[in-house]
Amino acid sequence: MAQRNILQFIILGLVTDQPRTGYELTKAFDNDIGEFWSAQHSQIYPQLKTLEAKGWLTHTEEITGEKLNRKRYAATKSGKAALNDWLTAASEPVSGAKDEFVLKLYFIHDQTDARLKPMLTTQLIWHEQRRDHLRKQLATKFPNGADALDFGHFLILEHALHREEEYCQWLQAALAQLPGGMTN
Amino acid sequence: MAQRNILQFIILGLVTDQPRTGYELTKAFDNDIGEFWSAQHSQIYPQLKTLEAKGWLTHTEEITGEKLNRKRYAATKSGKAALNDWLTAASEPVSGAKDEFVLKLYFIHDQTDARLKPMLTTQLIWHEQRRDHLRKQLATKFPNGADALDFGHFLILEHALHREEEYCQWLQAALAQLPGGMTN
DNA sequence: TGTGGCATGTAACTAGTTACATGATTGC
DNA sequence: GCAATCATGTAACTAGTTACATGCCACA
Repeated sequence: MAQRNILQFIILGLVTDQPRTGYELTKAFDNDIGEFWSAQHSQIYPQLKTLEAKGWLTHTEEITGEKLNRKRYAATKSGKAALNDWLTAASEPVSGAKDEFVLKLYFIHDQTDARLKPMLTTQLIWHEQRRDHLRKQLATKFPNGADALDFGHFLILEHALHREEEYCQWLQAALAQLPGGMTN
Repeated sequence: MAQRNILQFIILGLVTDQPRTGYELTKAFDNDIGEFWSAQHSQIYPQLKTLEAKGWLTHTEEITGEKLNRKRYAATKSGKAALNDWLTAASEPVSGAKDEFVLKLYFIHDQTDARLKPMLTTQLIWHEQRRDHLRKQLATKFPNGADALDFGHFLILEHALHREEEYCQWLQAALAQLPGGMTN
């Protein structure tokens, strides 16, 4: 995690698509891209300053009402070049996607352990909700399947959904293997 | 990432299964649990000291040959209690499993973008290797399917494999949707 | 007039990575 | 004698989280 600073390229990518404020960038992590990266505003605002100092971003001030002003950031030419460099560089495939719950399971050795059923059930409920939510998102945003002009977005939403589907199937299969099987 | 300190519980779990040295703990992250968590020895050795200071671990010294000695750590009673507390506590399901490659895709809007094919192909090769490796692992470690006495381990290996299978299928489907489809 | 959302920032801290550093053992 | 692996540690740094802090705007 140290050192790569991937966040800066995500910000660069987002403001290249359309100029945004820090607040809007923060919100972006609540939506689709939040499936694959997260960041708080306390990390985003300082990063915007750093990127502007690097000359990769510029901002213009906007005023709403009497006083409220926000800074809308856009990528400079060199910022766009940096984004392109990142996109075309080889990405080491992610190896250790961290998952606390799965680790817990690893330490439960006995198939008859009473803790298994509630643990698996709780996770299943959560991931089913997430799966259903993603299904709706996909149906809403891409009602006709792949969009040739927003293809990457379509792909990652599909991937997020399939990932949740796999998670649910795995948990269901695990529950079915518990003593008593699907009947308890 | 700040604050939860999940690593301490993983160490606690590993040494509870069997007493281990710092070196052995480091190696453990190269195997199955590395699919869901990673840690370097520079993080593990200080953590072992902290856990011993907390009274959750104790160590005994072993000597190999003339001088080389290693510290073998075991969980104390309170360490085992802390492990159990962690295992039984509700785990917030993981939300943002970070994946740099997927984020890059998000910023490629045009289905005809020439960068797509090499990007997807490179990833596919990597994940196919990982998938094949996991298949072999599963077949070697659990030739008869689920093991009632190492059930958690079996479950997480299965999950790791299914996850890679999903990843490969998704990448293959993405490649097939590229202009020219499966023929180029 | 008050609540929820818009908007921006800083401070203090923890987790995790990379690099530095040293030495012993095993086997060829 | 040399290389690979076993074995343990520290230092310097970056990334990311949580909490603190402030103020405006729209709407009911």
